[in-house]
Amino acid sequence: MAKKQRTAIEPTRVEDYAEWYQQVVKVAELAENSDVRGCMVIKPWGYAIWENIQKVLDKMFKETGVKNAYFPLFIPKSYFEKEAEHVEGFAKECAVVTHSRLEDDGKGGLKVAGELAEPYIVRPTSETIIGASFAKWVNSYRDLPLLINQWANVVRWELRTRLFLRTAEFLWQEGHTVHASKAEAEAETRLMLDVYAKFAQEYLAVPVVKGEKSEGERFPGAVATFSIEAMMQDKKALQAGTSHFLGQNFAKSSDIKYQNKDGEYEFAWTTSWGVSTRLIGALIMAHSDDNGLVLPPKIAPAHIAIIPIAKNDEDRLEILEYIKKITSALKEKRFDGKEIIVEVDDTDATSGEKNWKWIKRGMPIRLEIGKRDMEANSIFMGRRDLDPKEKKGLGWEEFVNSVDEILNDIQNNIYQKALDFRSENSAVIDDKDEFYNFFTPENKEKPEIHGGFAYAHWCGSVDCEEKIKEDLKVTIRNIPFEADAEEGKCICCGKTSKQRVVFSKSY
RNA sequence: CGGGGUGUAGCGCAGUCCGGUUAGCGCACUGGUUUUGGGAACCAGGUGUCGGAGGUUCGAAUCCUCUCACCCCGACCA
Repeated sequence: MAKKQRTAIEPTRVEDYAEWYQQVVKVAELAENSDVRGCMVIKPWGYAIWENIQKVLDKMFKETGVKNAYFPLFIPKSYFEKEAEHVEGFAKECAVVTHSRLEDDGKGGLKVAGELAEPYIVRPTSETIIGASFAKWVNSYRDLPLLINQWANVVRWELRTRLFLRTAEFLWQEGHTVHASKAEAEAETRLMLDVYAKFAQEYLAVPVVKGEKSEGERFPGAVATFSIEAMMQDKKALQAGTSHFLGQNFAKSSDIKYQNKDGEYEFAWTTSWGVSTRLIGALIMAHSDDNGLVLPPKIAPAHIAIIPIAKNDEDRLEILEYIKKITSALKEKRFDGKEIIVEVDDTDATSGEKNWKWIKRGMPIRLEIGKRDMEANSIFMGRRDLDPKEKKGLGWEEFVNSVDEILNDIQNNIYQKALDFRSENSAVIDDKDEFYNFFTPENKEKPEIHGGFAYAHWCGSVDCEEKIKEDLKVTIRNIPFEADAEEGKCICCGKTSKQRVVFSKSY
């Protein structure tokens, strides 16, 4: 038997997926736990990914006419109470501010004082506080549509947290729009879902399934919730973005009314939509391998790590000069319309260590450049989408001239791998036993990676949804838009069904 | 929030059941020598309030009580 190849991350994905994930976050220096329970510290490499996500999405939002604004972190309790379902959905996970002051307790410490007349809730989402502003801003049909987005942090007092996937505080954007008609609001909901899907696929290189959430999975207070669902490498689904059609529910609770052309008052139609730092979790779990993070070039904080390989100081100076020539040539090049970011790793770690450091951090391209390369006017390149040992030499000018193609190739390759993985682990299932087998691990004690996306018929009843959830811990991820209308029998109860839905275990 | 687990050097761990010199090991780190197209070798060295607070004891990493954090499973959720 072949000796097991040493990997940079231990355990591997197959050995222990949850632990592997944590190790990737750690060795890639993306984030760490803070002293504040459930809250993470996002480190520079991780935050740079978030900044890139922001940059791209922000531009995409603005292209549809959305403008940015900022609303308070604190929401008066009374605002929150206005929408009953909304309250019910979030009440259990709210941080509440009740005092405004600290005073000396006479024992060298501090005590809270200055109790507030009305407690403030630290926003878990901002529908209600933004609604209050919108009620003032919207008077006439001429004020509509109102398209607003905010980049913010939110707090949801989670009991069980995982870096990026679920933390007590997280960063996100929340779009909130107001429309004069139902159809227009619905179109906005769908438009933003399309933006998310496009972003996930083209930038994060994560294929997603667009669809509508079942009633049970709907946002509290929404009329309809839509999502994009991505498959992680443990074959579980991760909701990567949501878009909600809120009907007139929030307009009524926040009193967002406008006068139509006939001078009559009507309640407006609202939407909200968001993605969060969870996208970074999706990115990690969709692409990374047993050697660490794998970053799609279009979202990577940097594209190329250059590792000088020198025997002595004299060689090193010459090699650095040679590298300078290459980096200045790279400055002229563009990838995805943006500058190509190069990190020259001139630290005095060994070349092997440096090489592995950049592999673990997911750098798309590594260039190892020694004296021999310099004399041959070439570079020695490793790609993160290929095996660490699979490196090749090519002329430096040739490299510079084709760098955008190489990065594109990596981007496409990563996407294709994720797409293939999803295809291999998606099944159309009509037989109930087959469905149950699909989601049952062989090892019950320590379940191996199993399951996937099952496209099966569902009659639409909450009972069937609940039953499957109870039996298998599998839920309906969404009702895909792209599925053809097709008669069939519910996988659970056998009653007639009009459409297939995606079942999966999920995050 | 319920069940289970873990907490000992920067990281990974042993030691805990059965209390007993100065708390170890591997990697990392520092210095040196040798190596040098690749996750280097050897020698020398530094590093710990043993998660925290109480308690039992001549003596606690080890026993008891409380507490905090993290991980896994469940419930809940982006």
